[in-house]
Amino acid sequence: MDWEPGLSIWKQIEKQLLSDISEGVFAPGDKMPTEMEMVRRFGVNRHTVRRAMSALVDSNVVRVEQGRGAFVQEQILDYPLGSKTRFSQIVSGRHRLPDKRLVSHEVLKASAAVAQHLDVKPGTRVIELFSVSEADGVPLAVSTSYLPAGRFDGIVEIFMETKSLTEALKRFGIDDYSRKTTRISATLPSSRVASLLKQAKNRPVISTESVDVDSAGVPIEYGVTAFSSDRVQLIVE
Amino acid sequence: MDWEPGLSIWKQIEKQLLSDISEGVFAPGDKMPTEMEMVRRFGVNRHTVRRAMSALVDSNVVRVEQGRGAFVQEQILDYPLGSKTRFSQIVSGRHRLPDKRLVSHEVLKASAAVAQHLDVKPGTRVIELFSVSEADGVPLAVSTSYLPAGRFDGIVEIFMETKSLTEALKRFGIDDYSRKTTRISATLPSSRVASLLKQAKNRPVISTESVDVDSAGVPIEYGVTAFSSDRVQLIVE
DNA sequence: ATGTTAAATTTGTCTAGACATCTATACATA
DNA sequence: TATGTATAGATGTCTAGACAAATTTAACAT
Repeated sequence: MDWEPGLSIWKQIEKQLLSDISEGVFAPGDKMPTEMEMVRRFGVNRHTVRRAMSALVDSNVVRVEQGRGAFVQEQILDYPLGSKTRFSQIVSGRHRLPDKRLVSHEVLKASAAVAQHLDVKPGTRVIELFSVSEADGVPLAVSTSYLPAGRFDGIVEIFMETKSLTEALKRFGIDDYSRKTTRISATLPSSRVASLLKQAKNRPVISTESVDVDSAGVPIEYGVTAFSSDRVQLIVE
Repeated sequence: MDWEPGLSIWKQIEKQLLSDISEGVFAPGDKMPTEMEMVRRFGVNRHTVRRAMSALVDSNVVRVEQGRGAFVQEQILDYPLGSKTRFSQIVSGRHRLPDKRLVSHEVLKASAAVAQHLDVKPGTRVIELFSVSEADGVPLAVSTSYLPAGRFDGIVEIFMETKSLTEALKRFGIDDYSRKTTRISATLPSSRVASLLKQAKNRPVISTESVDVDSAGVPIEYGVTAFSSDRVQLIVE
């Protein structure tokens, strides 16, 4: 490899690796060459390779695990739709850092649709949670969830603390719950959703509508989620 | 300085510098010690100091300028309210990278308030721009702007391209415009605004209402802006 | 005083080597 | 089978030195 003057070598290596990745030489999930292999390939010192890799880690293109190696970060997350799939588990299972950020919340009276899904009378007070789910700081989905306010009074604070609905529900004695139904469609996002997903308004989102029930089969949550179609793929097995 | 085992030295140096900064030993805007001075202070190699500084740069605590030195990043931006103050100029003048991101836009009929400020008839079609202004990726303010749609048809695309209202207005022949009035108040942000500013809902925002006029004195823009009070201070001279 | 040039200062890049830490694998042992 | 252990392979940290690039400072000439 020959270096063009004016641009530091590590930046040129970064560029080369980036184009290798985008051309599929290293596919998402693949193991990258080891540092020593790159040292031989590029004919530079190990630290120079590390400087380039460090930049790729910062920009979330690759992920490095000590002792194991470097891996191309999967930008499209496979999201299996099972009865017990949990967001944080899926994300951390892919060695990515999950986060669920509460954007706003409100207590209001159930509309007809919400009431029907939660199996309560219309007008019953429900908690509305509006949140963004991220992996490594990249937003993957925005969700609007409804829970019966009577049964889950104070869940908002717990959710904000634990950043996990599963955890919050545990505090209310619900150790186990499962997905009852999931309806899937594709739409264009509203301005607001597009902004929260940090994606263009003309890129579609996968929209799911779901009801979770406790072990007795009683509905505990009704939610509408918009997944970024560029970053998430739903898998039904 | 003595190192506690189990934590890398560069992280301990980062920690120490961070606490120095938060305790005011190095105040915002101040020049940090040179790398060689830190080498002597901590008794480590220059590269170790650089590793620590690099982390502080990444987290936006300090800024490094080749040949000049490292400076503590001013977290609170002084925003002078003059008749010709431009956001991007102010930010880049402080060696920070300005960005204005359009969140949503719409064409709608002017409400009574909007119409009055823009000096048009209520019901006239106006362009609504909703945007977030950032410095180094940190949101400083969210603005809602209204411009008469007739005069500025197609300005949205130009704004998205140039990310600057000043630039976009130039394409419409407005080389010079100035602030006519600015009204200032303090409020608590809505859920949405708090989220876009990435700040807590119980932290106040500085809210300004302003009208810009062209050189002939004709109103061209009416806007409401919410500044993060933790990150911006308005200055009237 | 003012502008130019040269030197000194300061951060950026690259190389080189040593040892630490973490992971995976193979192998011995209970 | 299960568990510990040794070893090799991989990334992480630290040191050392050289030179490049950008900026500031000082000296100098005009």
